[in-house]
Amino acid sequence: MATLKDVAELAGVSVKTVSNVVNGYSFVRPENERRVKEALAATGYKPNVGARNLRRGRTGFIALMVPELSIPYFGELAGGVITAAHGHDWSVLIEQTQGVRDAERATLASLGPHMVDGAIISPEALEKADFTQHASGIPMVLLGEHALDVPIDHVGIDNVRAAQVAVRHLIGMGRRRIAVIGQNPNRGTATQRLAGYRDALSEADLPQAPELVATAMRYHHSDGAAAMARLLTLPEPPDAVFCFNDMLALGAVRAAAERGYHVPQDIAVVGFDNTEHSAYSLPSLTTIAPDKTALAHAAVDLIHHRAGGDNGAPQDIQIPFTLEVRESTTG
Amino acid sequence: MATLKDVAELAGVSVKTVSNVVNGYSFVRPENERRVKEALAATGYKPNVGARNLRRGRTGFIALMVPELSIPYFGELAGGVITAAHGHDWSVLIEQTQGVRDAERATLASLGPHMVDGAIISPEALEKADFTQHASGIPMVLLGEHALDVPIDHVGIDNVRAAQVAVRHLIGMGRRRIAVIGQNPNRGTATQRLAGYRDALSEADLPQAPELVATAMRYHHSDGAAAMARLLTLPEPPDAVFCFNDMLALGAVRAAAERGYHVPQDIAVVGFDNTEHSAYSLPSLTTIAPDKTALAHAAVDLIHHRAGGDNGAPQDIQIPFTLEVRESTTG
DNA sequence: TTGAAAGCGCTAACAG
DNA sequence: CTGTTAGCGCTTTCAA
Repeated sequence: MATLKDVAELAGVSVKTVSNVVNGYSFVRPENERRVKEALAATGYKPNVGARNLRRGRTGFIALMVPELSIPYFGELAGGVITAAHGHDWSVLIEQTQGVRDAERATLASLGPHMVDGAIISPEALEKADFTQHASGIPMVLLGEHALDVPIDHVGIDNVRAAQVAVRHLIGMGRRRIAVIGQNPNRGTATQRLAGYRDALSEADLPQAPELVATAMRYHHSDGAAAMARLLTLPEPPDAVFCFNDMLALGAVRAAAERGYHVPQDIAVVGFDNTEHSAYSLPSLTTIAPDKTALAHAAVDLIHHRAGGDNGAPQDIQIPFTLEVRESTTG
Repeated sequence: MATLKDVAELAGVSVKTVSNVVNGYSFVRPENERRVKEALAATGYKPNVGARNLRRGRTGFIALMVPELSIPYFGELAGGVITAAHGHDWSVLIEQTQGVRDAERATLASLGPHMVDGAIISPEALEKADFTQHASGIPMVLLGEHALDVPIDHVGIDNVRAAQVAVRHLIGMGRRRIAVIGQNPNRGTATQRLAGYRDALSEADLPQAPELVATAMRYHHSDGAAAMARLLTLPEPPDAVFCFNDMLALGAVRAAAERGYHVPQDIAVVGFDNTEHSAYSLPSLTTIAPDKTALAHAAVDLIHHRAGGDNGAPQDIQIPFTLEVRESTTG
């Protein structure tokens, strides 16, 4: 690989001049500029990003920590983050944790200022203590999760309100025995969505039946299917289910169909995330649609501000959402 | 941030000694080792990966270039690559190209040896010329695409044979008028799958009807739905469709259902990729299932070998696949 | 076994 | 406008 020095020798100038040309600094005598450019082309010079960053004290990377990229929601989110990061000349490093606390903690600990300029993290099982131990020294933003009261920037949607909207919609469609799938004491977002669900029920003077709250450890189709199967064996099965993500919902829809239930006639289903599949499933899925692009941009911009030296109080940015009403609740 | 020098001063030894302890080299006098370890703990020292790599001439990163992370297949693939890369102490940098040639070319050009130790690339529109221009100087492996005859390691499945298997299955189920969705002259894999489809048809002495080959520029649900809609307006619509990925297939299934066709009774559908959704859709989707975990591991291992100095002839690794037979062809 | 010092490729003072 | 030079933090000869 050609270095700055090689180019300088070939062009018969100093490294500084070459560096100036490469970085577009100050005024270089046209004659020199031409020679440098020739030498640059001749050697096929490409700057050593590592060395440059070592010198500049930045790395050019930001990290994104997610449970699993194979979950469409996180795939879509990661895509958005990469796009947004490019706007600030950042490349994105992605780490997966499977939502396991130890893995999350380990990843957090590995994130030093020499490795990345900032981190966007989507915690699943992290606790407050995990943060205070490692003052990593880089800007961080938390996604989704917000039960955690740590003094760190946060961007997400109002989960309580989103759940309320979803359940109100179900109530509005005449449903009275509404279940949820996805309860999980380790997930802050689950707790919030459950709260919203309860609010909507009491608001409408509907009873809260504990047997209608189905837990899910993971949020894949199979978990949704298993939960739905359990709900349908109840002496008095639900007439609607609000699921905490689209995969749970789609799994639940399938499980219902397998047992001869029609969605939405016998049982209505609402999902969460509005991943691409939800618009094309049979029936298509009514779901909460967070503005993922806005989410990704807000997170990256926040890192950018902090990296630029903004030390203000931790921010909490609320991203808008809508309820996409589709066939799974309206038939 | 504490540097090696800070630690050395605190411990009253030279940086060399600290470096030795940190890297577990040679024998350090126990007394010194203890003092160094204390100093390490006291300062909370963490090595500056950038500086270390600058010195060692490696970066600790590999790049993964994909069209879009929001396509579940690539999300699953990326997850596998990250997992496999961890086994070699690599972090993974992900770049998206949207399958646009200029973006792919630009990404390729940006991949220098100072930025990443290797690259796994999933090209969509890249041409041979795009590779020879930038001898990037890092190990690369190509995924999927193989029409490109460039002297670069490749790992993928046998697309021709996979398509054959899929179409033979359809023929075996008694279908006679079989369409494909996903033809695209810019995609090498599409060309191969089309060839396999043709092979299977001639093998069974079935006629090749040009109107049954539906093109798709992108491979999302909407493209599959649009293509299916077109096919169904044919004077003599197909009785089966082989789609070049699962999203196209699921979009096609929905479009068929919207027009009153039953899958598989009226029209059978086969997909490609076996993404998680395909097992839970209604009907569940018969699809070609490449071993994605094996694919990811093979790619990363190949990079690892090359980075270790293996200069042998370019390899071409074939990953096994199966046909997952589900309801969309068997009802 | 440990220290001193060179240098990876680059940028930025500071001269000139 | 351009050259010289000192590091960024680390590893690694080469001596001691």
